[in-house]
Formats: sequence, C-alpha cells, structure tokens
Amino acid sequence: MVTLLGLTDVTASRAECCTPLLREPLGQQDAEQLAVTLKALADPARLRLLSIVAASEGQEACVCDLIDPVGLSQPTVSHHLKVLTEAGFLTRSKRGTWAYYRLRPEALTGVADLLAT
Amino acid sequence: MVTLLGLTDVTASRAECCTPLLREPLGQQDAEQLAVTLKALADPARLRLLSIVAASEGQEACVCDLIDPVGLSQPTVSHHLKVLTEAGFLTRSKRGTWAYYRLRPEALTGVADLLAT
DNA sequence: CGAAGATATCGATGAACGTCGATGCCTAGT
DNA sequence: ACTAGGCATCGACGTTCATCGATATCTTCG
Repeated sequence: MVTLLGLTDVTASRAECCTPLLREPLGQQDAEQLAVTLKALADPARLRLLSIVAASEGQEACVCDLIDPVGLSQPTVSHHLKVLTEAGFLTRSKRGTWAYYRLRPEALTGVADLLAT
Repeated sequence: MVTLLGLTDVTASRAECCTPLLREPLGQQDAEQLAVTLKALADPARLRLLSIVAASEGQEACVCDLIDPVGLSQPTVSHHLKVLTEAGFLTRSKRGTWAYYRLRPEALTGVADLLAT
C-alpha cells in the first residue's frame, strides 16, 4: 500500500504524480494517484498534525509532543502520522526511545503546483 | 450541509477558510473547514471532472458531455458535480434543458496558496 | 535481567462515502 | 396536453475510513 515506490529517495521536487490537472483531462491512473495524495491531506487531524510539525523547531516533532495538542489517542495519532509519511508529507527518524517526524515542504509545494498549474 | 455560507457570493479571492497551514498550528475549526474542501478534491472521478471542465471551451461543460468521459452513471456524475459546486470549485447555470458547470479557478489557486503558504 | 516508557500493530466498531437503479422535475417540441 | 429527454433527488448497498482498547515491540535505566 506504499504509494511512493519506484524512484529512490531522490524524489526531490514534485512529490507525487502526474499531469498538471488544468491543462488536459487527467487520465484514470493520474487521477487516482493525485486522489490518494489529497486524501492523505483531507482530514482535520492530519492537517493539524502537519501544521504543528511545521511550526515546530526544525519543522520536526516527536509523537509524544503531538498527542495532547490534537486530543486523540496515541494509536490514532500514530496511524495518522503513518498515512502522512506514506503520502510523502513527513519523514520518520527514530532517535532513542522517541520517533521524530519531520516535514517535507517540497511535498506540499508539489501538490500546490499541481492544483494551481 | 452547505459549506460556504455566511459571506455572499463575493468570495472573490481565497476560496474557503482559514489560516495558512504552515505558519501556526491550525485550530480545530479551521482544520475541519480545510478538510472539507480538500475532501471534495480527493476523489479520482471529481478530479477528472474538474480537469475536463477546465480543458473545455470557456472552462465550461454540460453534464451530458461529462458522463461518457468519466464512465460513470448519470446520477453519480450529478452527485460529484454537486459536491464540487458546494465546495466552490464549480458554478452551475442552467440554460434550456442543459446544466452547464463552469470552473472557478480562484478556488483552486486559493487552496494551492493555503498549502504552499 | 527486569521494569518502565514510547511507539507501532492488531482487531473491532460505527460513521462516512461512492455508486447505482428507480423515480421525480422541468423544459422543449409535437 | 402529451411525449421525450436532460438532470437532480431518493433509497439502498458495499466499501472505505477514523477511532479506540488491547497488545506487541523496542529502548533505556536500575
């Protein structure tokens, strides 16, 4: 169920798929790809998590600092972070007992570019 | 269930909500608003409909021209167009027997701005 | 090694969603 | 007035998803 396979981690610029959306009609595959990416963003909890991480020092935060602000259970927060990571919006790095999630701004600007063309 | 109430139709520039997403943590209400808007986009059929309308003359198309390209039933297409319209991405105008849907580009650029800040 | 804490995974549950066929409404033409 | 066609609404069905409690995994500390 990993969405971003194939290309190694050199997914530098445009994070996900596809064609610009406003130029020519999207093919079925491109549409599904972009929909998966947008679906990862289309949730209040995930948007809040993303914004909290973005506003943190180094655009990075550990799970323990995210649970209270969003007011959800630890498993639920962990689940949302996984979804965001698989969609390419966050990266995970474990240091000691804690798991730190860092923002990938290119992913957000990539989606924005696709929408605005 | 209409999402854009309050403000009249002078929703000129930023189409939907809220705060820029990357600056400070999103409040619960802002997050829900933005999620509703993104959820309207996060569907393959709706993305294809949007791109077809966008690529049409005058960025406008009638329902009858949209059914075959997306390969869905007429009620389903009608449903998706309603969702997109309520989210502010399309406007509807009935002329004669046909219903024409026109793109609102500002809505897309508005969302893009919120994501890219 | 054993205990404690942080995080991920699992299984279950209730709600939301995409899809369709059937039907209703409205407009245009006969 | 009746018919035909375009579109919206309704009701139903199956799937997806957000959420949680329980549990497993791993790391650090005593």
